[in-house]
Amino acid sequence: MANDFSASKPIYKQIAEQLLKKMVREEIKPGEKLPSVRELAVQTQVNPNTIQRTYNEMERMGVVETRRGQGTFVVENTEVIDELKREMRAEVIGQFVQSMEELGLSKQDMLSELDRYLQKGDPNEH
Amino acid sequence: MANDFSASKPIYKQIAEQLLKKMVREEIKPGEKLPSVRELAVQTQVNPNTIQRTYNEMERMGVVETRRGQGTFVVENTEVIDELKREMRAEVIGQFVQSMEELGLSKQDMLSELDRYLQKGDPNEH
Amino acid sequence: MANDFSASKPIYKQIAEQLLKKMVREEIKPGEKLPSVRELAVQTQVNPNTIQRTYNEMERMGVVETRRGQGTFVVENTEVIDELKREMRAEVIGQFVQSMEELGLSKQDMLSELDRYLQKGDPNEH
Amino acid sequence: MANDFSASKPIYKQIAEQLLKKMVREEIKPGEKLPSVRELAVQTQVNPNTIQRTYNEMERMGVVETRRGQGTFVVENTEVIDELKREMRAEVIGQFVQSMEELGLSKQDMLSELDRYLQKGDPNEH
DNA sequence: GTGGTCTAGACCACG
DNA sequence: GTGGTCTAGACCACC
Repeated sequence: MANDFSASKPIYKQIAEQLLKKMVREEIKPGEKLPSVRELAVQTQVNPNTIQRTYNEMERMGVVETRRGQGTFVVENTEVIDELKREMRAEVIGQFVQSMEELGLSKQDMLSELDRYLQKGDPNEH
Repeated sequence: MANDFSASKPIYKQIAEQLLKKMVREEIKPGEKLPSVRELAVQTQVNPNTIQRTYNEMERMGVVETRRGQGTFVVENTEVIDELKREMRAEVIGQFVQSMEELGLSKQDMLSELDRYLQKGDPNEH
Repeated sequence: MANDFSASKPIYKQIAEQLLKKMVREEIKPGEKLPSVRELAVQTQVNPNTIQRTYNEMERMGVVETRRGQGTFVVENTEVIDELKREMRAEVIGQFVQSMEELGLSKQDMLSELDRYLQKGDPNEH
Repeated sequence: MANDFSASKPIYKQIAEQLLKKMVREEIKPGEKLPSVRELAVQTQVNPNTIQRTYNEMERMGVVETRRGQGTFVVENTEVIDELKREMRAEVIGQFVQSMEELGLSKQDMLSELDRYLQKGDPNEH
């Protein structure tokens, strides 16, 4: 899991987003234990302080909880994760539509451009 | 033209993007003169140095050129602007598709979700 | 390291060129850390903003990279530095040849004039 | 004679240098009349004020003289032009040697690099 | 008038 | 500690 954190976004947020996306994709499940701060710090080649901030951020959002002496866990409540999923989708779609409008495209344009893009070989295709 | 520059992105970049989008939407045309540094500074309620940086950035991108003692102008070459348009669209679409994939959606999901979103009343609709 | 920045070229560029030349001469090596913005500002008796600009310029060229909270470093990739060396040499030689041609000298003239100049005591000789 | 004055050097100096080089190459001869300010302004697509500055600069250098109501002329004294030729050559060679030294090349390197460059197809060759 | 550079001093997020 | 951004105000050369 070698990462490049070259982007301008703060590293702790990038890592948080990666984890949140895994939850949404259900690669990490409700109630599951996350790696310890130190372990994840080693995995990501990042300062433990930064991981600590990542976990703090996620706890503040209410998607993980820390149990003293045991570690950090995804919340059991599946509704929280479902809500997260809805929010993240809405966020992505909303931003997309707004950006396309700012570029002067109509709704029809958006759909057809997206369709065209997906037809002609998405490079990330699996 | 009162702006809110609350976002985390640097102001000089936000202003640059606004101008680039206007070019793409052809509200500003090739060869046209942009406002002077000082004038745009007044309009946007921002320090002239910040505008200066905006114009530098855009010149570095090759979409504007400065003529000494005369001002800053959009390049005449329409191909440059067309290329910009293509790049900005590809950027937005590419990011959208990548984000949606990371959230676990298939191509079909993307199109149907987008369609649904556009159907049920885009709040920015005109 | 007291400098004279009397020339008409902007200070931030002069400092950038000094650093680039040190890299080419391998006085500063790939991966090495450059002085912090504030430190170099003190050394060169220049405002920190000016140094900031110098480093921005060099990052834009791809010869240094900044690591958040850690500092500015010469890129590890030696090929980049080698390319820089080639470019800077080609630049100097190309300008020389062009200028001499514009002064009406043939290639033979250039070589003999240069040879003569180097024979009769280059004042910067070591 | 369509020119590009994109460089950072002032336009009036660029034009002056072009004229001086023509004198050195003897395309313009001692005593010869230069174009009028207005005429040269039209030829070069430049503001007449800028040409005026060019002529002032050259008069200050002592290579041209203005005769009231007649125009601007290259000085008759050939020694002045010869001296100019020597100066310009020395300037170009001196700068070249200094730059190459700053890039870490020895005198031998300079000669061999220049020779190599001239061998393998100077693009400006005639 | 125009853009370009520089200083001084400040605040911020990040590691 | 690090770099990044911003403001305020100034000076300059150029057109």
